[in-house]
Amino acid sequence: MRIAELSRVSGVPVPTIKYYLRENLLPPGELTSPNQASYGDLHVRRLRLIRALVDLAGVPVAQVKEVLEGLDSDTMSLHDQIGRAHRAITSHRQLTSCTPDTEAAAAQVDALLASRKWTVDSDAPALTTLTETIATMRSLGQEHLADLVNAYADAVEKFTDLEIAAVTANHPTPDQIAESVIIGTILGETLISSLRLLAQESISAHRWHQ
Amino acid sequence: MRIAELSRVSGVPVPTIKYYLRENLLPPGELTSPNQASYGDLHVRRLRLIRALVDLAGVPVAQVKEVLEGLDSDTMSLHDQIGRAHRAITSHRQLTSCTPDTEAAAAQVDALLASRKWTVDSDAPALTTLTETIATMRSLGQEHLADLVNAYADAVEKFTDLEIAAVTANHPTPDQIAESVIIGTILGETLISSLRLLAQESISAHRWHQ
DNA sequence: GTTTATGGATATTGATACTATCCATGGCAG
DNA sequence: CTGCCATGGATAGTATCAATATCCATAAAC
Repeated sequence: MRIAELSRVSGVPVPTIKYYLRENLLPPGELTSPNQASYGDLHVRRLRLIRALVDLAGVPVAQVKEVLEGLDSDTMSLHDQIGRAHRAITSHRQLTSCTPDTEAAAAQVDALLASRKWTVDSDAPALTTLTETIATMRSLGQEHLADLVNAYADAVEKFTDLEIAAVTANHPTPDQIAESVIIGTILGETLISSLRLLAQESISAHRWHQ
Repeated sequence: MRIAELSRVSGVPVPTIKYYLRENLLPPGELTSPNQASYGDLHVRRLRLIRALVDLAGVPVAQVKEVLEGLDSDTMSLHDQIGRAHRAITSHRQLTSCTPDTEAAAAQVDALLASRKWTVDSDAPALTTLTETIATMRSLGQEHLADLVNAYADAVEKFTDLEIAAVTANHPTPDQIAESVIIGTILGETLISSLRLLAQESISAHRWHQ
């Protein structure tokens, strides 16, 4: 398959495919002559994955590259690959200020982790985001939202277990599990988010329409 | 309070405040003379909200403006304000192709809405995203993830109910409910996402570390 | 009364994600 | 075998976004 057909099959414009090749998101095709390469099914799959991450999940191209490098590496442990994916979808900020709200939030997060026996790296990017989000909710006068964190965590714990079970049950090789976990992590977020919006819209329609 | 103090109190640089004023994210201060305006507590709060939506939730500035216009309008129903917020946080695509995967996904979504008695506008942006996400999961060979949708929906339904209850129970006026719902919708997403990543990391650490 | 800050307008920057153009070469139709 | 379109590879250009920077006339503070 040459580039024009790859473009046709995947729906991605030729210049964009060239761009992804340049950025090493897509491995080069097999050169059959200095200006002729042949692409295969792997390229079609990879292109689909890239577009899903970029278009649906809104992951920046540079981060998609990181994730794919993790997937392609065969020396990296699954845990590290997942860490890479997590870093790709959270914008790593650092706790800037030490306001009372932030400290209270940090304490709440510590308590949450302890009570659920969640063991996470202390520099996990999601930790900072969670702390900042809770602190911000409080500083915006929405303490009652921050107080829902435990209820959210209950629900989250439930479907994360299901997710991991589904992913590990349906794949024989570690490579396939890795790919599945990464797709589940990133696209799963988009999925949950849309479900939540639909649930909200439905409740809102019943309660507040007209 | 003049602009320098507003900047100091909020931690937002003066040029950025000017930018938000230009873009009408922030209402102008009260002019006390042709080149002197005074800002109040409302501006500090608003600035905090803007930064939370932009930095934490990653909402584009133009969409933040839409959301705030909804909040400031006193003729708009809560349901419409929520719709605005939903549109702000989903990139509205339209179903491009009519592949078998997409049609299967659309059917699955219809069945889901029916079985849960969710009534949503047929042009809700989250509908398209949900359909595309399910279709993409299938096209990537992750049918077992797409099959988890019902389990996700269970969990989502649970915490959406809690959220709405918390928000309506703690606020006397419709204006406050609106603000709370919008903050809960948008920041809640960030919150849930970080909780999910933490839960995943914890499970992953136990299962696959080393 | 001089220095500094302000509001308002316009211009510039840096990052991101593509698109477009160019060119030498190679496959292929006639 | 020959003319032309497609290709790989490189470089340059575009659009958008979110700020920053610069100017300027004026007003406030010391």
